[in-house]
Amino acid sequence: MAKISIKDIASIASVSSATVSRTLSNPDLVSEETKRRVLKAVEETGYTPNRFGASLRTQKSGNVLVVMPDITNQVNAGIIKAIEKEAHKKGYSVLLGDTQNDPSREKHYADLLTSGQADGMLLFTPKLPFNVSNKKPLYEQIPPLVNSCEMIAHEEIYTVSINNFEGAKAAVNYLIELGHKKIAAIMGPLETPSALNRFDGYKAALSDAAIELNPQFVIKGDYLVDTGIQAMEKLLKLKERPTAVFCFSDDMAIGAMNALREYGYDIPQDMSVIGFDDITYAALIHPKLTTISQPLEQIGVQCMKLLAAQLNGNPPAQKAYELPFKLVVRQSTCAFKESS
Amino acid sequence: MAKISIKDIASIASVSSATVSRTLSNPDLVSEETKRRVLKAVEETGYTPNRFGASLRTQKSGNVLVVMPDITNQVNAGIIKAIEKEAHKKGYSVLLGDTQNDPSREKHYADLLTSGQADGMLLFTPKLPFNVSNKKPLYEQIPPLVNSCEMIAHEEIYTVSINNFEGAKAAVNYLIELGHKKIAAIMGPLETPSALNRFDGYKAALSDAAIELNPQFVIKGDYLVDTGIQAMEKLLKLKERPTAVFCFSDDMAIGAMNALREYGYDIPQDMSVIGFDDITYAALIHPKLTTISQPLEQIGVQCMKLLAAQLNGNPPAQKAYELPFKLVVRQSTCAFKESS
DNA sequence: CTGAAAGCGCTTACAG
DNA sequence: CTGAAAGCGCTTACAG
Repeated sequence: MAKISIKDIASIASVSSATVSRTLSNPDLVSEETKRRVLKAVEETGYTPNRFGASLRTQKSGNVLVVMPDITNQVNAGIIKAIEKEAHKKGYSVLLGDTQNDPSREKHYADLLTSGQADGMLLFTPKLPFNVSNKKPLYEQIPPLVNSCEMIAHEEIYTVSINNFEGAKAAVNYLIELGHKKIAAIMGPLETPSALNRFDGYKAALSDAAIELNPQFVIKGDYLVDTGIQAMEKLLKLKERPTAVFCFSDDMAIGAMNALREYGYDIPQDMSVIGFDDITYAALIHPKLTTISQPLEQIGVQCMKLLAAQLNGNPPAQKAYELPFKLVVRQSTCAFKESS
Repeated sequence: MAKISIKDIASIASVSSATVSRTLSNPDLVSEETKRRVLKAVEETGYTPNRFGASLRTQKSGNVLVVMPDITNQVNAGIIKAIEKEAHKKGYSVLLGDTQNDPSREKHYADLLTSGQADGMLLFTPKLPFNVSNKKPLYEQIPPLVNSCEMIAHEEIYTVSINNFEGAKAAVNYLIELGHKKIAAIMGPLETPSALNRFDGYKAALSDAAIELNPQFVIKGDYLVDTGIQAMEKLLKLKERPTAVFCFSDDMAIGAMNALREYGYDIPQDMSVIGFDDITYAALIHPKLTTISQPLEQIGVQCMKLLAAQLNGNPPAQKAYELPFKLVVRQSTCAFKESS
């Protein structure tokens, strides 16, 4: 592709490059007649200002970086989509970082910020990818940043998330209302705050209902389908089996349902299954999955808004944002029956 | 975050900025002793070279742009993931562009290339977002580019895809082998080459088997779940109903299956359903979906390799790459029975 | 309203 | 092996 610089436009329009620059980014400063000449030259040549020249001068990239552990995950994909849309609306481009929990990739993305390639960061992992010392205030050591879904416990960091504790509690309470007492949990990775909080919510709901926690009913998972399958296989081998299971993610719930079916059990008659997230496929599988719905679109938009506000130099005073979740009752849960 | 420039490192290490630059990008040119001093300063300060300075000078951004109509789509998400991984391996960062088929966003992303923010483009839509005249050779008018999945018919453009015609034919042939003769098609958007080719494959398979195409069996869709539902509702209202349906995407197949279930039909006894794509959830729904599998990982890797080759100045002579698809037989299809 | 000039942070021929 | 210098393409205070 031909490369045209501001100088080319300047010479075509018989003005200085300063005037070309003004016409494009501050047109009010330029007379109508001059503006017309410049725009004509821009039009004819298809000129787009080189971003590096501008960025080097302004020290702004116009990019935001999104760092996630796995973008194929339906939850993350839904959030990215909203971020992308909102970013585009505000004139930012989105750099995408899928870390796969690989430290070398986390470092690589962090460098994008230190090298100026992105102005700010939307972080969906629970670990700050910067070396932080507590000798200096945090905001001096990190770039403009919004942390979401996996909350970093630091009052200075902007966070956006649902209340995972309450969400989990609502899920388990619903099972209790249905008459279930033997309620298993297929958990997410306990290194993540989200899984930890959901576990606490599970325990709180049981405790509120004076149901003793059966340690055999608590199985570790990693939010992905496969561990849902494996966890359910373990539960089915138990002498005393649960009558309902709360899965910390829809993917694991889908895995659990596959395992149940594999072994010939009916859902929800033989076991009620409740998920977490409300991904698109939750409403499309059979039976349709009862779950806790996360407002993915809202999460994405809110993250981008908070980041943009920081980048514009208007950091809001409120740092923590809690978005509403919703219990969505579908067909994978039913009332407890003696026979089950 | 503190900003440290090459000059700071130079002064700390008592060398010129040229030497700092060499140490970082061409260490063989620097003596051991000098190198050590420079690296020490880099280490201590956490210096990362400002990319804009470098990019402005080298006229390279180190970014590649991925343009897709919808990143939440499981097919696209799977491809992105592979691209991201391969790009990272080769030292590129990925800029993500979700167009939502919005021309203003397509333009926005195209500008990223003209403005130098990305060195090359991975294009998953069937429309070149650049003004191209046929007075000049194409390669002078577009940036380094690889087109995938939705093929632009131009012999000069690098393309990566499965053979959609043959894939569709294989799907329909399988239904024919099972004894089906009344085979419906729920199609993708016919503006896309992929849907067009799959439609041709459908017609070819029928024709090869001397089955006349019933126009009532051919329903338009857009690859998404909802049109799968609607299309199946139309098919179920037909006086003479099909006994099998070929859906041009798994998402539409999932929609179609939901509609079938809604109306009390058994899958596959009452109707066989075959999809296309083999997204993760195809193997997780009930009954598990028979489908044509696309090698998403391979597609992503191949795209990125071809783009990198162009960017390195080694454009391969071969322009069109056809990757293998696979018929995956699961439980949503069965042999035709008179009764059905 | 417009232009000349400085400078953002790099890299790289050139000279030594 | 190393440094001085030019220049990539912009923007913006400054002067007029």
